[in-house]
Amino acid sequence: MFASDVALNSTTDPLRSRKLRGEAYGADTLQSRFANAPARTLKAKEHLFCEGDYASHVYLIEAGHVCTYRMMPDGRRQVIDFAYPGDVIGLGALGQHTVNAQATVSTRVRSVPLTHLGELARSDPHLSLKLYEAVSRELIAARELLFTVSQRTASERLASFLLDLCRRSQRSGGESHQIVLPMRRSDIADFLGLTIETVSRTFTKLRNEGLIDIEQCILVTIKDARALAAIAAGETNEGGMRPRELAHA
Amino acid sequence: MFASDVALNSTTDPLRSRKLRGEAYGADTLQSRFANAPARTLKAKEHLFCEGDYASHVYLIEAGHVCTYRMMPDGRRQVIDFAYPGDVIGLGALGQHTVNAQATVSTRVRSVPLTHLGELARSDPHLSLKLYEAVSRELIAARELLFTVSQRTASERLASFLLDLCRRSQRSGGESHQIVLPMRRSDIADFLGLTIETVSRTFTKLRNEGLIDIEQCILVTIKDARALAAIAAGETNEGGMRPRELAHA
DNA sequence: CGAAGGTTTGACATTAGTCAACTCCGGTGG
DNA sequence: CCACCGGAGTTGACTAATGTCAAACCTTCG
Repeated sequence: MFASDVALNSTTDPLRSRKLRGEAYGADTLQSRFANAPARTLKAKEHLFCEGDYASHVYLIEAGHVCTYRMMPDGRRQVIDFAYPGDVIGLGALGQHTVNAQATVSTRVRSVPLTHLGELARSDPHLSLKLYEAVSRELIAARELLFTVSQRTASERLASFLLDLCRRSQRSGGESHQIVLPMRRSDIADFLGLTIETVSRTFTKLRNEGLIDIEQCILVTIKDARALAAIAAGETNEGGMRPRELAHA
Repeated sequence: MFASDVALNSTTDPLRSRKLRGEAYGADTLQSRFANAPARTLKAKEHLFCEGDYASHVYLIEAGHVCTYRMMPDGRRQVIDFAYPGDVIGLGALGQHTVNAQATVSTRVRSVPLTHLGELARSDPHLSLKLYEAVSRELIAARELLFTVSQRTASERLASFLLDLCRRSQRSGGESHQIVLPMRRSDIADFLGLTIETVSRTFTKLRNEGLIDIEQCILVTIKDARALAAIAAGETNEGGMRPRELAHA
């Protein structure tokens, strides 16, 4: 299928890329299907859709940021993704949305009805393939996050989060070691499965170790990417070992 | 698309169903495509594929159980799914597999080459749709697990795990309140992001509270499904509150 | 300037992890 | 048949990481 003619050619590192980031809109990308779709502007904190809503459209972010999340009745929240301009959200819903999507800042989106997309896909196998790939990328990203949240320490989680954002901003042509955080501490906390206090303390710790700099809470400079990567990969025994069960297979 | 003609008709509760469980193989299910595919038998602990392997096939489990997982160099492991007979695994890989798949017991699978599946999909939009749906279901399941592991306590995780298995065994016609665990404590622990000791203690706790019975470590009887569900939903304040940030939206 | 919201820091509590001993069970072989 | 062994599971005592609560500190904006 699929795997054979798809695969490793669209981005340099597909295993780490999350969804369809700021690729060029031309040619046969999924994004190009949105060219003539109607645009809409959301205010900050406005919701694009909610859990349980009938899934009627798919959205392309043109400007701004949207964060998708799930919530428990008592307020516990899991942020699933931070969508950037060029990202498509709303795919993978079967009937009803299972997540909420909220603009974190003023945001412009274009929307395509799922009925329309379905018709197109029926007559265009190439589009079907693109949809399959797009959902597959989201699946890979979700599993990566699962792994991060479930198995890594607070430092490891934050380190991989920062490297992720850094990669993303490099891809859209930003400064190599500067990251502007488009979300608040509470969003980061709910994304990484931590509290805002732990996020804050861990930022401070990384700063004290000379790995990053922080200005005005939202501008992060990566000073030692190699050390950060080592932390993210779990290669730092940070005082204590973590040998655990090496005998498994 | 898709959402409109797909959706809520194939299983009673698509939001909770994980992948294509033991549905009938007939008609137009993805599973029916495997009817003439070559079968293969794996010994217990044998791997079907590993992270980084070129993704060449998709597999239908006919008998036995396969567990998919990811691993860090130091031995930390995240189990992603326990696949049952009727389940399809290997979808959603773009070029390379990003997970390992290992038979937990002697297992028979049928395999279809991705090249073949891709050709079929190109000429049959309905198959494309099925593939899209299958990956979407995996995405929903992955996010559900993410939420569980990231936000829930040990009791909540185990309660929802048991209810999940119960639902699944009911769907394949098993006893309503009896679950046979086809995996060991270490697999459950690595699935839920806990240690085997915590899993064991939590089993004991639920037994002492009269919610379940355990025989020979692998046969679990659910005695109070309602109470288990309440725990899974986070409705038990188990001594302490968990109010947190109710002011969010 | 003052208020509000977000962030940081500190002291303390709690959950789950670690290490270690013990039990239970099944299989093997004398 | 029984003793032994090994693997899996359970339990207990203790530790470490993260969460909770509370206060102080910035920043932004009216």
